[in-house]
Amino acid sequence: MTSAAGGRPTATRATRTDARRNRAHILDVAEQVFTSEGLDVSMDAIAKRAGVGAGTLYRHFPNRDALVAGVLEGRQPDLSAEATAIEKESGDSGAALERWLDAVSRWMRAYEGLPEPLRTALGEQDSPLRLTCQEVIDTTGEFLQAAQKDGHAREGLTGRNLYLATLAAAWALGTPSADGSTGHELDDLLRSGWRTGS
Amino acid sequence: MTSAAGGRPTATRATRTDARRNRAHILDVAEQVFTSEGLDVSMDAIAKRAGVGAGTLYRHFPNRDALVAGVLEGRQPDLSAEATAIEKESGDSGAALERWLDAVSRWMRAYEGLPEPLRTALGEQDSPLRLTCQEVIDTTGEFLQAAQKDGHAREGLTGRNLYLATLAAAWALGTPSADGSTGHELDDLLRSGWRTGS
DNA sequence: TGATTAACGGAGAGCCTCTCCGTATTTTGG
DNA sequence: CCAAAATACGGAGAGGCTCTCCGTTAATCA
Repeated sequence: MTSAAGGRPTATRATRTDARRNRAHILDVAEQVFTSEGLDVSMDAIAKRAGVGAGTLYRHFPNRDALVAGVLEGRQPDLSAEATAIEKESGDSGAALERWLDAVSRWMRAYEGLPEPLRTALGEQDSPLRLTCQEVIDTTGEFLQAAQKDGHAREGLTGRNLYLATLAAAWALGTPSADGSTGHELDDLLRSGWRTGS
Repeated sequence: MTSAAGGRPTATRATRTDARRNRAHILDVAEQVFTSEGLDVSMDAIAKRAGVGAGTLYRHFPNRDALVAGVLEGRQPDLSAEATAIEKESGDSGAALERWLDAVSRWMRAYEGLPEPLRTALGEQDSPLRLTCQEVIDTTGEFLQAAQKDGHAREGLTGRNLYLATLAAAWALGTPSADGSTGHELDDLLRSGWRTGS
């Protein structure tokens, strides 16, 4: 990492401590604001609340998605841990998939308005959210395959599309008037569809 | 309609012809623009393209939702006609519900970005989109009930939630990278869920 | 046809995103 | 420990969007 392809040794100076501190502080503040007011807050408001200028905010996070990605990365370990726990605790791979999708749905609904950028990221090759999402999609694919192997989940389904469907349900649950029963019904729909066996 | 509660006869003059014409023209232009560029176009651009001032646009449609509602109302007859046709042509009430949901999904995807306001309208009591949506929800409820009576659809499902689920799927299909197979899979998911019978 | 009244147009207020650059601070080589 | 160099900071402001306000214009009616 000390020399570039050019051959000339590129001794990059370490990041300044105030920059590191600012970045961390911005992430802290952003997470708080996102939690209480949703993603639809003005960037300037976040900067002001973090006590930094707009320039500083944008230098660290060139756009809203980058900031969201930064906040989400901080939560990744929790989700990974949950995946591990589910894998251990659930004997039935069908139940495991169910639990995992539930965890993913909660993750997607952590901040109001999160589903939108998550969906957009799915279509853009270079979204800052790409990496984080891919990890969740991959894990979903693994739980799905296990469930399929045991005959608990239908064939012909991809992890990506199951993720997308979960995202869609999470988005729908963001509807202001969506109460608990709506959530339950939507989950049922995703699990079993509207059709009866007959 | 000629006298108000006050008693004094309120002889309202008929709407001016230029106003009526402008309104119709704005709707025409808006539908074109929405079709080609999606709902996320600046209001000013629509005004300019319609050859009217911003004031005129906003007098007729106080906000974007009102304009969208206006455009959608123009398409209502088509959807109603489709409902009637489906009712006649489909012998099986399960197949009818399936065809209806397909029509609704297409209606929801007529303009890129339409699902968002449709979802928001579901939570607001006084959205301009309310009436139009309610009609679609009600029709969905009728198709659903018929299917339930014949044992083709699960009990414990409401028209509203089936509409919401369809909306969610339509939203997910708006993902740039969503190809045909994604649409098919999502439809399957909504119909049959991810779970197998076992 | 003239008075009345509805409708028009567009300037501009207020908010948002994002950039640019003069200034301040940290790091490093001597 | 002290410049000099590199890095980061702050906030003014450009440009774009939504929506309002009001002086001007055009349709309607008696």
